[in-house]
Amino acid sequence: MLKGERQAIILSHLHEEKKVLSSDLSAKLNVSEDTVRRDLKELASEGKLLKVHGGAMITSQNLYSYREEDIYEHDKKLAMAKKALQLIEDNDVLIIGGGTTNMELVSILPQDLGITVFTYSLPIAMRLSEHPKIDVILFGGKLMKRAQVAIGLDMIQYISKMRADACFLGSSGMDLDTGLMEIDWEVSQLKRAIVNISDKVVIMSTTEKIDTKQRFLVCGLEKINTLVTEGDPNSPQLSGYKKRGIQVL
Amino acid sequence: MLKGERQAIILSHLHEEKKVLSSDLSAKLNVSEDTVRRDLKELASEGKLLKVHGGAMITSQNLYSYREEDIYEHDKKLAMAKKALQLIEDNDVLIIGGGTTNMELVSILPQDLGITVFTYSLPIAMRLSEHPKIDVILFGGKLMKRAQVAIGLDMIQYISKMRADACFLGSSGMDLDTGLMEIDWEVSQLKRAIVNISDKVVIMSTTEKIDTKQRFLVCGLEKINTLVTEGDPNSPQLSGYKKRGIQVL
DNA sequence: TTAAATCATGCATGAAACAGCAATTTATGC
DNA sequence: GCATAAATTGCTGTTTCATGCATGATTTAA
Repeated sequence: MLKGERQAIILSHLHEEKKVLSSDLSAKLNVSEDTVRRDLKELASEGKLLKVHGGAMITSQNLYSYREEDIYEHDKKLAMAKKALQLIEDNDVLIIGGGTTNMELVSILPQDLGITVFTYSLPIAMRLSEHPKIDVILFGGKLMKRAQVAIGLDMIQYISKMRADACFLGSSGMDLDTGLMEIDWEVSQLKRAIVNISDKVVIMSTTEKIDTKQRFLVCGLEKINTLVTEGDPNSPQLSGYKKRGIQVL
Repeated sequence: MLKGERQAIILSHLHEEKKVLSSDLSAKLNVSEDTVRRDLKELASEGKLLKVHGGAMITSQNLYSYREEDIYEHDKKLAMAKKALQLIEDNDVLIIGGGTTNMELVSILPQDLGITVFTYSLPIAMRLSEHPKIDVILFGGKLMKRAQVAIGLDMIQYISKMRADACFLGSSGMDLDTGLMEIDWEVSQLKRAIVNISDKVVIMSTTEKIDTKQRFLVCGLEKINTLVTEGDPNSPQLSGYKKRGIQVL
């Protein structure tokens, strides 16, 4: 394994868990603790993490906060949210997924917008509970702590009996050959069920996630109506998706 | 647990409660009081809190934001939570309701306690998602915005098929003639279902709510095993409940 | 004033970090 | 392709750090 690759894994792990132990990383990456420590030291000197005795933590002060200011790449996500907002109309019944981009979207919903939102994300439900005119229905299930989303297989049955005007989902990866993909199997099953009962499917993905693969298939491109990115919709990277009939914003 | 992580937990606790006791932190974090004291000393030297005899307080610049009676109410709830905590054992499957007293209870659950918690309260689920060893299952449904609880009638059917070692519920009112009562009809139905599938029923109620009536019946006193209040369990106000076979803490 | 709780200090222990060295892998020049 | 230099990695012994416990001092509350 390459050094840079290993450090990338360390960083992504860190951003998920908010903290890492040198001993855990050593076991997970199959290298000595010394190597891990050297990596952490290097990353710390670049300011990418905060090294502490026994491991490392994210640099942000508040270990357990999901406040807007802490959102990674906030600017990009706000740009995507603004584009997605145009797709929403009064009285819509929407399913909104988890993730920071969707969090951004629900944060900018106008106060006079009256819609119904189904979601499996706790932070999104909490945020929407502050909105005067939006009805929120939360899917239940076992809480995935890292992502703070609730997922139960019973729920998938329940979902298949309903329908929605549109769904807004983030993405772990997508490409022209396979379609939309997810890291977790449970999440892929859930999203597939959601896609199947939504009249319109809107995928929100930063350009860096586009044309990357993940382990589990959600659905093929033919199910996707709109792709929202942070960048120029006319960029050559996205032309393939346009040709497949997807509206790119 | 990392030292920095522990200090982050201390700070987040402090900002919520406005003051903390070394002994409480020691119990919650499963470290000696010496360690807590050293942490507090270190954080105090960084100006992140104000160390006082027995614990710590938030720094004076934020002091304006807390009122004496808030702290007083809070102390009552903390006292109830501590009593209730004694009833919880490792590997229990619990149902925990909404409300600030239950929030207090989940806030003081020790870090090494491994239990399964079902809840319909979003804030409780969010808080528990920070806990390393607790599995959280969220009941879904329509969000009642004021209380931030999710309630659906389908859920009641779902609940009736499970069972739990114990449930911890707050109370809108209870008396010797009728039993436990609720303001909202939906909540009363939900609580009734929960009571029916729990081996032990623990009601947490401030003494001011005891001997008051509400509109909708949840269950009779015979279903209640334990009553937790903030005050003296031997007070004459509670003797009637003891005579009915309820353990009063 | 007195008893209990809380605190500071020193010390012991185990874990983690570090420095230096040797082995291995990777890059570079010829 | 081969030799050499550079970087990376793991190992050893030593040093530093984090923590709990014992002891005696200090503070608090009755």
